[in-house]
Amino acid sequence: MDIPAATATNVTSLAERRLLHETVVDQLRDLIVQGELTPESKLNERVLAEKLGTSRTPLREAIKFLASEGLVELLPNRGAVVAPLKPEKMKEVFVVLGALEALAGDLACRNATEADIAEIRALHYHMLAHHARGELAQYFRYNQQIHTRIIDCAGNATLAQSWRSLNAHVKRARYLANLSRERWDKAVKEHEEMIDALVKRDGARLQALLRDHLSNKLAMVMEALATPRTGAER
Amino acid sequence: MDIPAATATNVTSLAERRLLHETVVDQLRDLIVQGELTPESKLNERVLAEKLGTSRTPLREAIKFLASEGLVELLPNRGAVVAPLKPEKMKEVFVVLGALEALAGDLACRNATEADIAEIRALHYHMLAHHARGELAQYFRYNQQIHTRIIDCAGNATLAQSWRSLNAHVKRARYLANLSRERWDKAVKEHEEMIDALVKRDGARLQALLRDHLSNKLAMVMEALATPRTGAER
DNA sequence: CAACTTATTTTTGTATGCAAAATATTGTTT
DNA sequence: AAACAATATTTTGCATACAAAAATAAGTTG
Repeated sequence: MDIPAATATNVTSLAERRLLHETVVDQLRDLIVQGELTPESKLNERVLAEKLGTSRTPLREAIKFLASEGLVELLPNRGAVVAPLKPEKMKEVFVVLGALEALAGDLACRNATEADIAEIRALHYHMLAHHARGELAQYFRYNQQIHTRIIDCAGNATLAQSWRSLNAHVKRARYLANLSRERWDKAVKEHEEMIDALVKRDGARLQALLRDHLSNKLAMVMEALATPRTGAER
Repeated sequence: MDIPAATATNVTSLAERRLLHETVVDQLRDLIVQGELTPESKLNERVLAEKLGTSRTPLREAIKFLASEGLVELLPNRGAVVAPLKPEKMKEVFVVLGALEALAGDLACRNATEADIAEIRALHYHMLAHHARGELAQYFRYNQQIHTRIIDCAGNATLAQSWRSLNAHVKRARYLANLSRERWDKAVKEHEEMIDALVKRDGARLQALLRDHLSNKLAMVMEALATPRTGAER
């Protein structure tokens, strides 16, 4: 009788013990990255708050947080929209991301433990398996894990955070990508070389490879953005 | 009137007019960067809201925004504190900042107009003047302007934003720095070379110089952080 | 019926209220 | 007096209330 929020879609039950506001941030980020909230769509506070099982106050705080990450844009007196996915923006992101990954690769070659490298190799083989089976989603999953691991091996939390923030934009683009087998194979081949460079701790080479790899990735995204969007995403 | 609200692309262009919530963000950021709110000090919502002439709600939103920038840290159920200024963190920031500035330098050598370069040279001479007179605050002002201009000349807004976010941490450290004349002279000398490389549009060299310059800057900050803080900064 | 006005509804932005958690204070016991 | 326990105060976190602005609908006039 005193709990008004006992709605059906009570996602807050997922909240462990503490951290409630961060839950909303993560949920909202996922909705955007996963593409459930499409680029440039308006974020209706009342609707979203209800969907996430909270009130407008924490939701607005989450929106501000994500605005700083660049995933949403704030329009004065008009609320917020999901940040648009413009080709120009993607080019910019990939250039910066390339520099960050190159740096991370170099640092990782110095700082990674043998166990780190072994784990990355293991993830690499998982990825190869899913590539062989043509399982795109699973491939992406391991691909991301590999890149994340390399970043983490650099041992620079600030670098990792900057990378994650920018990488969210890239993840977002992936969900509308129709990956050609040719590009896919090329990406896998690049990964092979990257792993080799990492195992040999050849920082300079890994750096260069990561830069090239990012260029290839950008090309994929640009193709995807160029192809007329099939309106079937709902 | 004649506002074409229906066109899809101008949603964001209209946005940049006036922001009321961003006022609080900017004020709070300044308080932190300027050092008026010292590292690790607690952000009392009631007190701060009163100080900024608003209520707790917009203040909390601003805090969340700055938390994403890394200037404040959120403690669950304990509010927020100004992010600590740890040497380890500074090292990380400078490494990433070095990579970003190096990238920017390279891009700037390609993209800057002659007018851009002329302006940067002009700022450089202003800076030299203030260095000659030993006017540290004014020196810093022009120094920042030069670096900001170089970043902007890269023509990559995403790069610029990432840089600004990280640079805020550096700005913060400067206010407690007792700069030795020796280091100061060295920094100026490095700037001389950087301008030269930019004028000659030697991207590779500017890139390398910026990296070295950042290392020198880091050394300054580390010295400052090592010296016992005189608690008289108010 | 198009265009412009005016009224209605919706949505945002900010302030306030309230419960839970954390912090500070007081009190008690050894 | 120190250490612990209990109580009171403060502070945070979330929900709600309300005013201003925007979006939408309805009405009016040429």
